[in-house]
Amino acid sequence: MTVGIKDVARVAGVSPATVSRVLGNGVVSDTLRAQVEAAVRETGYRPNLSARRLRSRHSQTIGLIVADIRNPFFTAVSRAVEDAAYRAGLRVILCNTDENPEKEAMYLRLMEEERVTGVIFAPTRRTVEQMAETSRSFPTVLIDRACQRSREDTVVLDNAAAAGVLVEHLYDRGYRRIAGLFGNASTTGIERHDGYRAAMARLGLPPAAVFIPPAAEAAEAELRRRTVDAGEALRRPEAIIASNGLLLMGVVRAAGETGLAIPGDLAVAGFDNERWTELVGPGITVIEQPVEAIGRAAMEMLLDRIDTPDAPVRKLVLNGRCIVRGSTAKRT
Amino acid sequence: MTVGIKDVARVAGVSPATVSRVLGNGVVSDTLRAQVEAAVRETGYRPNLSARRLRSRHSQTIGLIVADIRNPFFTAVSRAVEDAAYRAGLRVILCNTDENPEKEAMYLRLMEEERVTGVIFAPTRRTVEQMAETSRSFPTVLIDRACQRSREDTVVLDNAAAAGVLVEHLYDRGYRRIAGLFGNASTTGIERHDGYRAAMARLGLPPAAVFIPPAAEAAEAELRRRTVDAGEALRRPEAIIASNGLLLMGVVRAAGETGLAIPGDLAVAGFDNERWTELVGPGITVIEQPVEAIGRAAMEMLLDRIDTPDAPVRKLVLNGRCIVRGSTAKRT
DNA sequence: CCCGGGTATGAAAACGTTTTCATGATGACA
DNA sequence: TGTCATCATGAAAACGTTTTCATACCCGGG
Repeated sequence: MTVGIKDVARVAGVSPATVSRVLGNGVVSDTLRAQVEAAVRETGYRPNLSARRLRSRHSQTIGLIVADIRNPFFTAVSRAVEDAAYRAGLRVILCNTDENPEKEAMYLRLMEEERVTGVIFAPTRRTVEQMAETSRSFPTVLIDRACQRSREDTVVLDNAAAAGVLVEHLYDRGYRRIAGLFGNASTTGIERHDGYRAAMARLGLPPAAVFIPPAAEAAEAELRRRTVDAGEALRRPEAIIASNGLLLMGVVRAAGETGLAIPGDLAVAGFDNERWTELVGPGITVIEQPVEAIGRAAMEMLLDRIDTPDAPVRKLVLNGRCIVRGSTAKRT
Repeated sequence: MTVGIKDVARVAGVSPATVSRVLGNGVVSDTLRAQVEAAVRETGYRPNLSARRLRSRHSQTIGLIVADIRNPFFTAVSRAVEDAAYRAGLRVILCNTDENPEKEAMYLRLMEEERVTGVIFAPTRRTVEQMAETSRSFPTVLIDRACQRSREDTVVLDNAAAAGVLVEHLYDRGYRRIAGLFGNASTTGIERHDGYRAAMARLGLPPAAVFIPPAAEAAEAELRRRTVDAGEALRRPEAIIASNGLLLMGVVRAAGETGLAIPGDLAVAGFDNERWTELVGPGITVIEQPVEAIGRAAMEMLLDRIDTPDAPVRKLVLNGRCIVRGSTAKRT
């Protein structure tokens, strides 16, 4: 039925071993090589990757486990990872966890069963803490999220510094009552909150932060509670920082719906330079993450780790870039 | 080294066959089943999926080949496909072709080597035409793009109708000089252009359409050429239709940069209800595609096709929904 | 008490490769 | 000319499963 290496061998008049050597650049005489190549074309042979992986004992495959591919940050990173993997001759298995620790566990198990050579992983807070205890059969590089005592290679943003930059930028522009909305599912929310808090303290301002689920709706509800419902204009924030693209979108939408002008009634700044932030209203001031660099670096680290499993753990911290737009114009 | 089914069998005091039966819900007595399950836990056994796929001769895997996962349309569809596949116990291999026919060919070859049970594919114009001639070892469902004489199951939008709706909507709102920007890489551009052209003819208006590469930059350049550089206001379009999210973004950005007010100087409408279209300026009028339905339907069709390979070919045509926003307000 | 027919189990073959090992040919060198 | 590497090739084992086939067992009916 389906043509295998034996059929090719028969057609070429050689042994299966020789065909295998031609396919996998072993040493074969030119004459036989030509015969085999002709036979491959003639038979329309396609190697069976499952068999190949089983026998050769390496899968040439890595796993990429992220929260949700619909998040532009993860799509961009995943493209960078895939392109790098492709160049290295590796296949990528992409998994969406929806920030659900059970799905994370399930996919980690799947990675073992696929015998992947490595995994790039953006874990939830809960899972990142458990990772030290359980052991895995493959090297892992954490991206975007990690904690101090993670025993894996990581590549993350300098979240605290970036949040500080936003706070100071708002301060420079004349804003004082600066509120913060932070996601509660990942470590990035915590770190960005830390940076926010530290910067506010440095400037002698009282912090006003809240942790919410990473969804636009949550941000919308929270903003409504803080502004419209709050009533007294004095207590309202003059500016607000959102710790990721989703929350930022919620803030902007809520502002539009409740008739708050940006930045007249409320200055807005956030994380993730998504394409809409450039287009909406006066443009939204954001911290741009070096998404390509993150993906590339993660892949590089993983390859290094595969080469030298016992090298010391590396943590790469990249800096974000603050893109100033109209949403944080000087306070009048 | 790594624990296999034989090790489990030894620990459980049974034969490998029995272990296999326990794992794959064959018939096993309760006592032995319990012993095996204990042994599995004790040894930390993880099945080897390559071996399983090789022997059982089905990969439980489908391919999903799209142009670029960074395009929100494809991310949304791919999530829907993945979720449906996951429910059906199938794994998904995701591939980005960047609208490059060579990459398409390469990934189709890869799919054969992976012995996938089926593929969901959004092909370029060039490839869709060649598909009739070459044969593949797996059933294929085309999404988003297809042509009349495609011999595969397809699920697409009623592109011509949707474009007609936009034209008529603009006409109703008082616009007459309605230009069109269409992507030149996929069949959707052609079909949307056809619909545009037909609607313009029906209304007795002269069409003014152009095909450009599917990139925001191309749309930007084109719009500049048509408006700023054109000079004479009389020849400028009053409204413009963009045939996908990327082009639409280019138009909006160019309008912003050249100081054209939307819709005062230029009404704008397009395809793909991306999140930013709701937020930017007065909101952009768009055709929303039923992305979830497309993904789910494609998966369903593929499963049906796998079950009954000889059933007649099905073509599912879904309708878009026109979401009217401020960018096409009544002409003053 | 014997026979037929299900049923649970194990032994061994098979899946399509890569890899190891043996072998025969070739050539260099003494 | 004989010996010893070196080399290209083929035979066969191995990878970790599932599946087929045979077998031993149990039970009911004659």
